[in-house]
Amino acid sequence: MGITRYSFLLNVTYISNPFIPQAMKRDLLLYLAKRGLFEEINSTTASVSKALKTSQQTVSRWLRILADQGLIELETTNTGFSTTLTPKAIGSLQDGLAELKDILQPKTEVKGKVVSGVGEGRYYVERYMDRLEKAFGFKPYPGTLNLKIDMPRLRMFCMNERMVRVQGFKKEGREFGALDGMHAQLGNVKGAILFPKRTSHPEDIIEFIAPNNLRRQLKLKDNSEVKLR
Amino acid sequence: MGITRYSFLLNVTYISNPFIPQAMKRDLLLYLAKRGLFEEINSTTASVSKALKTSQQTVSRWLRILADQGLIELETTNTGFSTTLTPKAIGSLQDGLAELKDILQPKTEVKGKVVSGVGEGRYYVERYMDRLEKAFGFKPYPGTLNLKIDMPRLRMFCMNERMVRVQGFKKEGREFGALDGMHAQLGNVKGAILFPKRTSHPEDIIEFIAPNNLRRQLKLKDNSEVKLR
DNA sequence: ATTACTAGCAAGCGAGTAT
DNA sequence: TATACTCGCTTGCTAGTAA
Repeated sequence: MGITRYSFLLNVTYISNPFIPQAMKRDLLLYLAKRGLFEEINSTTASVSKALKTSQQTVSRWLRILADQGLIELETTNTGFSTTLTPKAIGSLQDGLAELKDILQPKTEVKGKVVSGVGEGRYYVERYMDRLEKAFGFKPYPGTLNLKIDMPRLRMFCMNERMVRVQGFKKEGREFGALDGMHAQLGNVKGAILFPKRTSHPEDIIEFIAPNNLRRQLKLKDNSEVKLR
Repeated sequence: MGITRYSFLLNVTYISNPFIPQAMKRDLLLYLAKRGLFEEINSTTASVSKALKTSQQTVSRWLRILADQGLIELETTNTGFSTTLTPKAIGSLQDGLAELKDILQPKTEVKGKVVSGVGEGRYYVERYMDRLEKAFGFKPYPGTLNLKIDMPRLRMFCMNERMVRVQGFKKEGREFGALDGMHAQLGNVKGAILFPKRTSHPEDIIEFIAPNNLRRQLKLKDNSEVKLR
């Protein structure tokens, strides 16, 4: 699942399921992992129970369960306990990480369709021009390409890219609000997506800016399909 | 924690705790997230219960609990249910991801101390020379720098780097075993760590190879402290 | 001090079934 | 068919306390 393991170092042979069986014990495992993935952890059931907001007895029981499941090596003395995570536990955490990564950071390609704007794109790009150039590193063609986008996928896309903020300003006696955008590539053309604060568009339409006139350069018409990266 | 959120897109205002409260429900949340982070999920409690190996009634109860906690929007009909994750749920998953990343992929710097080898490094580097050059992209100085390493941190380091395998071979009437290694930098010198299959070293000593004689180049003596990256 | 057993109690599960 | 309520039973918790 994208995570390489070095079995000769970790001595991992087989890892059963992505998350550890009974779920509350998982919190204890995470707590221990935080204290030291490969190191010996010395503590007491009382202090752990405080951290995990449960009872001393429960921590004691959980520790023994984790040990029974082969997730930790456990030694208890009359001054506390001492434990280390086993390769199985580390593998289990890695699987959990891989699973979450898989869910949260997938495919960064978004399909869109060219639509007609109401023509105000040009006006705004001209007003924001200097600031856009500074923010995105290119002088945008004065006009925007309006794209109808599959919103769920755009959200995914956004989660993996850095947002760029363009501060608002006053000019010609009126206020221009802040706007957020992010670098993106339409086909092979590097440009940026803009998310104006207030917009007259329906929610699933975004504006794309680029150094050149994209409709001409890429021979785009309304309903042309494009891919954002 | 390293994950940027775009509140204007996700409408996240405050996210309470990294993992969702009662832990078994977490499995359901993950299941739903896999089916679609931002999309509407249509299913039935019976089919989900099969996937999660629990009862139909339990899935029904869990769904209502997740909805009560504001983690999902839930609508039930007499043909099944329909749900979407809320920003709070996505934030919760992101926190979980960040937490695991934090635990499993931290600091990739390892301190080590120069120690004396038994002198066999030169012999082996000379025998493996061509293969090492092919594997790592540089012609190693015929000799190894032996480093005493903090093993837990080395394991961490290994988890984030790609392992390179050098196949074994026969030469001069004897067998030379396969060995694993990985690219690493000692100070500013690019080289590689070697993990021979069988070694006469204690477990916390590794061998470092580089294009030049490091002891001379970096004026290293026994007990000199070095940093691996 | 500790860990951890016992026992009584609370929470959670799921078969039956209402809606 | 669905969802979801009831209720008997199991699982798991924690106070008391032994070791």
